[in-house]
Amino acid sequence: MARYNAKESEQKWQAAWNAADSFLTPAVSDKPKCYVLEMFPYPSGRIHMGHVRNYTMGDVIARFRRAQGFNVLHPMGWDAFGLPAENAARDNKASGKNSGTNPREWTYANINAMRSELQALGLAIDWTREFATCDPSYYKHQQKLFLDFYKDELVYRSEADVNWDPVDLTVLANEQVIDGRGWRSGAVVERRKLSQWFFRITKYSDELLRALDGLDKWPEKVRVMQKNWIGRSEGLRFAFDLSNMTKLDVFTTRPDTLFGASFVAISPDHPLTEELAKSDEKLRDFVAQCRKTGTAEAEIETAEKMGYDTGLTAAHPFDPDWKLPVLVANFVLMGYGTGAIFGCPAHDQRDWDFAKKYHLPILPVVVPEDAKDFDVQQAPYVGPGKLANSQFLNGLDVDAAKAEIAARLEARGVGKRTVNYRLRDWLASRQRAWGCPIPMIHCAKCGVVPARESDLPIKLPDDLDFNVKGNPLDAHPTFKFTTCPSCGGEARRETDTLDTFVDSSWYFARFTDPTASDPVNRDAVNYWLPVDQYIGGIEHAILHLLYARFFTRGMHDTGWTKIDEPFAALFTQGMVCHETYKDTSGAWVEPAQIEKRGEQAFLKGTDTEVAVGPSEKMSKSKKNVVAPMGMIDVFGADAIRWFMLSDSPPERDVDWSESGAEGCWKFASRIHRLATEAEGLPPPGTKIGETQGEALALRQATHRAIAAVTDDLAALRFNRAVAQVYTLANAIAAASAVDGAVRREALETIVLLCGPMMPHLAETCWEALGHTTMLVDTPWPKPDAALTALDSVTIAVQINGKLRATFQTATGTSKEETQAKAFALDEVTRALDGKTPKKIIVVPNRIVNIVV
RNA sequence: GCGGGCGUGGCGGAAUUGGUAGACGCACCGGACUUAAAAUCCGUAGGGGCGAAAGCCCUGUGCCGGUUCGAGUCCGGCCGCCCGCACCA
Repeated sequence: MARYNAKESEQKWQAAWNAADSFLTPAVSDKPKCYVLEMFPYPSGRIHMGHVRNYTMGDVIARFRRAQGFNVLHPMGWDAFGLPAENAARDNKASGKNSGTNPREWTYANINAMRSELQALGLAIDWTREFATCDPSYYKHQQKLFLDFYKDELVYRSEADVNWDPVDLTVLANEQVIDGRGWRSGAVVERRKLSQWFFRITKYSDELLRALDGLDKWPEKVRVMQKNWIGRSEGLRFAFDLSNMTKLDVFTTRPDTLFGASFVAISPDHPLTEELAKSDEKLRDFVAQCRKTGTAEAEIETAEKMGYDTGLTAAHPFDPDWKLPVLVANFVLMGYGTGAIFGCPAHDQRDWDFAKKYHLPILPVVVPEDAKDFDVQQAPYVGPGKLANSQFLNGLDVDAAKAEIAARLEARGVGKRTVNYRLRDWLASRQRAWGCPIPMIHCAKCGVVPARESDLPIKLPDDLDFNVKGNPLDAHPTFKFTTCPSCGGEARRETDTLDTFVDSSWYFARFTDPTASDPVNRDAVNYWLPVDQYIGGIEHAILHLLYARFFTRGMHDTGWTKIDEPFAALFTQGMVCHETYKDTSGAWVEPAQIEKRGEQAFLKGTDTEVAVGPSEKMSKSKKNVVAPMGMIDVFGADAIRWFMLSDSPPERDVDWSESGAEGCWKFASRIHRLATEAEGLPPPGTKIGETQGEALALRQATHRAIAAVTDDLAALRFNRAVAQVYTLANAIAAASAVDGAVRREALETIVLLCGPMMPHLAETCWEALGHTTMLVDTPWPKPDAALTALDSVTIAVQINGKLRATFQTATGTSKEETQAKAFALDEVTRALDGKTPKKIIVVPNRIVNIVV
């Protein structure tokens, strides 16, 4: 019998699926829908193993749900704007080769290369819906949405302190600054005051937070991360009267400790600090010193608290004669609350540290129930307790005191209970050329004016010069010169482009009808959204996933959809890892150049030993990358898909191993042999009569496999589904004497169960089993309850909780009979050794435990 | 410091949610087929001990304790690892 020819089979079936267009291209219908989506890729040029894992998982779900009768949408596109294309264009020019290359050509060439690689995986994707975010036919609608958001005041322009990445030469959103460094470049960001475009994501702070509770099919971890990022805290805002006759707003979550205040501190970046610094050189030096401290974790941890006495005082709100010193303190952040606090050292660690250093009073005002060992001079006390030394608050507990003091300050009109959020508005403009142009116009007379909708798309010019300093779009000879839509006078186009995270904030909505003349077709978007299963990496826990949630709300409020949340279920898959190798000089070595002999690794074909390092995420810098296409060439797409699903639970990291992939290929071949070497099978559809013995056992194994695989795939437990298929394969092999319709049922079942995971192999086997319609048009099998039910069970007999014997009995055997059977066993008699049981526990169908 | 997760054979991992720990796979070993190898098929296997053998006994899910007839699973206390956030008032 011919051995399985993966290459031939893959080509054949990929063509057949594409030809059967109803299989891949769903329409809005009455059928229950299932929208399966994986995070779309950046077109870097080559797919990597991470893509293979991600898209295989999505494909399994899409194929499985389709077989179950759902109307399945499974599209693919390209997150195609971004810096690598600009860098490539510049590098090309600099090196003199292909001076004509521009980001557009580079990007579309990459897309073409990657598309064919993805297609080689046999993904059941509706390619008729494909688009790239750099297509003017896509970003035209993004510009329209931007204008709608602007009208609804979800977009605004403002001057603010922003994060400037000195390497990528652009501003960044807060979410894109990690440990004080740009998320792409790794450069330490600088603070600059610039006029920029913002999305008013903070309008939805509360909604975005609350709705997290409803996202019960999201990983807890992601929800917690978003919760922390939004950072809601309830407190009180109130004003101190300062000795210079001005007022100073502070925010606190502990107003109850106001009578323990011993100082007021303001941020080095506070406007008052700036004002005072104008006439105070020492303060200027102090501020400069504060700014030297980085924002990186380690630095913050070790940073000394520093303060500078402004000489001003603040009057205590409940005792005008009580004057608190006003200091500039490096630990007070301008970006949170009001940038000013009052310090209560007795009940706050930071304030305590600060007070100790500058010898400020430490006044206890909250006393715990159990007051022994209570000494705020030794350590601050932050727990619950009763108020003391606090006038009208004395004797109240913390919560009551908070309410009381807030009420009094509110009554006097100097305070207000407020909810403060850590979340800032999304800074979305970028000083880069390869992005979606912001459809705004600056007119000297009229100010900022939206572009006319009839002028959309505002297209990127093709002839950008990437060797200029700064933004090539700004340096373009004609792009920015236009007329004002309002007064008709000369005006200048906005030359900033949108953060590429805007592009990915609504692409899933566009997929529901990518040809719509509006941003979305309302019928389609309301039918298909939310995405029923979204799959991607955990690295987007905050960035993309939060922005997309915001954008969905914005589109809802501008009338485009009825949807609040874009992704009903989220799955974050683990990374693909590989061992790392270093040669004697310490340079990284690629796996392809390695030869393993036992535990040791050598340079291929030599006796030069190579040091084997820990398994880490595949990355170019460590050279531990294995190219998927090479592996598909050797083992076939199905074996690689199977490998990605086997063994490791999908949310955990997986170690790539060639021997593992080879094992998968062997299993694929085994299935092929089972299906093609079966002789004398009755034709498809032959009825099965009464069965017993081995035949019945095989039927039971078959139907139990159906039930188990169905459950496991529905729950995304791919590794368990794989194990169930192996178990069935072993059962079929063991029942070699069983033939006829029962064998056909078992073989057809294993092929159908493999369908979502190894689709080409499954089609080939399905055809070999005599079917004339494709497997992808075949409904998912249903388990027969009579066969999945256990007719007999193994009962464990324990004596004092230790296993002593087992026996078989019919399912549902009564307690009494089960007990009698247990005591009839020789092993039990021997183990009891004449002792009388004190107690006997019988759990029907499970165990008998005899206590002596 | 705060939050989330994890800890089971040589390895990846299962375990009906309190009921026979180690399913399934990888690697290893033994056997069959073969002139031979590959491929394939069959088989053993947590660790330790006794036995010629069938078998029997002890021990075992990071550590210590608890609840229970019974704990990988529940509770308390430790230890270790991974991830996220962090001077957030």
